[in-house]
Amino acid sequence: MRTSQYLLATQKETPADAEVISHQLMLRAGLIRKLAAGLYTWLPTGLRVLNKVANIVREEMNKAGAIEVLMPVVQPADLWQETGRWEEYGPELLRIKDRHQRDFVLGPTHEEVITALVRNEISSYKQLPLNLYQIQTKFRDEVRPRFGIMRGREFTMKDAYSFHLTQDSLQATYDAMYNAYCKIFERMQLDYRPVMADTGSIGGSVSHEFHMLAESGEDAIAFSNSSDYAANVELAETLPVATASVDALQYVLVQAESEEGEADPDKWVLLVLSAAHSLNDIKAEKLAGVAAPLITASEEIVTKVLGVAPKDIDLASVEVPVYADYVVAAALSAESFADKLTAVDIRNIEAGDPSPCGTGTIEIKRGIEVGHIFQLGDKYSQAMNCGVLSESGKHETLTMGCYGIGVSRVVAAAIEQNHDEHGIIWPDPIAPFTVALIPMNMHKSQRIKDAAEALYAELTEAGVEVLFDDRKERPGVMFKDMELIGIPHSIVIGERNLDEQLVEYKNRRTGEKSLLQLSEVAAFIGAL
RNA sequence: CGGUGAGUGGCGCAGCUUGGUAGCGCACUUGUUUUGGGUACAAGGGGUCGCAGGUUCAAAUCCUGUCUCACCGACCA
Repeated sequence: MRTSQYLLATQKETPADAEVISHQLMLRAGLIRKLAAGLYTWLPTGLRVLNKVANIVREEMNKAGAIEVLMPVVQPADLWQETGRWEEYGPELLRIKDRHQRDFVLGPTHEEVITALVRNEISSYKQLPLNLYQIQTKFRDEVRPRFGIMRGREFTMKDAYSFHLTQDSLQATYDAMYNAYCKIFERMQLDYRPVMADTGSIGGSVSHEFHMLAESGEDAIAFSNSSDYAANVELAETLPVATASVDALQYVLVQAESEEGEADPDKWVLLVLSAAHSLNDIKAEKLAGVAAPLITASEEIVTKVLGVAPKDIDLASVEVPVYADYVVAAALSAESFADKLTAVDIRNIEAGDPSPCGTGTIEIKRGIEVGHIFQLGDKYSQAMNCGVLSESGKHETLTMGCYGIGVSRVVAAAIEQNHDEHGIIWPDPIAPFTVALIPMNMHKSQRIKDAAEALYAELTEAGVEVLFDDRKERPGVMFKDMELIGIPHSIVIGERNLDEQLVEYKNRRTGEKSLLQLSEVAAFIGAL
């Protein structure tokens, strides 16, 4: 590609509303442009990277036995009513009407559509297991889109759905996907970690997230410093520990749940933990008798329900059920009211805690969630009556897995991990171009022009993706632009070395420079 | 949805307090200059100041309403 015939779209200045480095660099390097909140146009350079990421995902999914399909973005509401998510999903689900006033949604995910497909197409156990995936645009009307492409409302996702008759079969595919995900991120040369995760609203039991470690990550991950243990802080268990004392307690009064599972406005549950710790809402929501989502009482309500202000709470006289964090329960075990407390795990794990796996202590790092795999079970297949005839001729409901990768988010995460003060530094496998060809003052020197054109032709012929900077620009401008875009390798052709038929090679990541014979450039690049 | 802040050429900003019909840097065009790290000089093109209404002889500036955007929080892949 010649820059003179390309849309380079680089910018000197950082747009004011870009907060994180990847967002700033994506704008400056001309990868994306904002259309509206959470909606971005992919410019040519950005799209090249996005396609590289998508292709690696596609290749590894295919190798792992998944089969590609493509489902519609617009989905009929009745499918969502069938699973109950039309009511459950909330405002993040963008609902639209067609000209006949029929309800549709813009697909935030495709469990309903794929299950509807499979229940019609698959009728025998002989056709299982089946793992179908697509790489497609999703729309989620995020409460607060942020960080550019990192949390956009419209984004590219690879979503796979597998169907099985048995748990063993599901586990086998789940393991295959786990391994495929590791290969995908390894091929992209990114620093990733699989971590145990909560299943959230999608449902199911077993689940792992794949995170890119980065300062700007929105998730906190707990790692053991001496084992493989890694879990999202949302999920990571804290161990019952014997603690001599806690300096101060904090009390959180939350609404209880009625027998029918509804929030009961007249009943409350008290949660107690050390003031030094923080409440884990997800853990609290899972406690028996606690309403989910968590409804926390204001100070006035606490005073009304317990008869005293939050700061004056005396556990001995509290009349609502009390759950105490392990640390608090251990510290209070000798007290006379200890039998009123139910010791539970309700706090967030913290750096320095013993690892739940029994080995080592916990460190906390930030991560960007780029992949998530779930064992769904029969939540959707049950609701949508998706089953097959088994070997014994009985109708059996299928069990499902689902496996997502935020393809566009990977692009942003890759930049978070690979940049310096000059711009992006792409790993070779996802770089928009492999080589930048930079001629010095080509418009003043015929022999430089001839050498550059010949090398461009030779490399292109060899299948190398070259960005040939044939603009009539000063050298400094070209160097800055190519570094900003992050092309991993560059070749500089100038008068300085041409007498000896030499050109200069520079590695974007290491900064290492060397002189190459013009005639050996193609072989050198080919061997990278 | 709550809190905070911001909307002025493509980008970054000033002007607003104290109304007088818009300016700077980058980018863009042309010429000269420079020629291995965002050259210098000169001459240009481009904005009904988010939108609507009001006050006034006169509004980017004052008032009211409204829309949009960013950040923090709650929430979520």
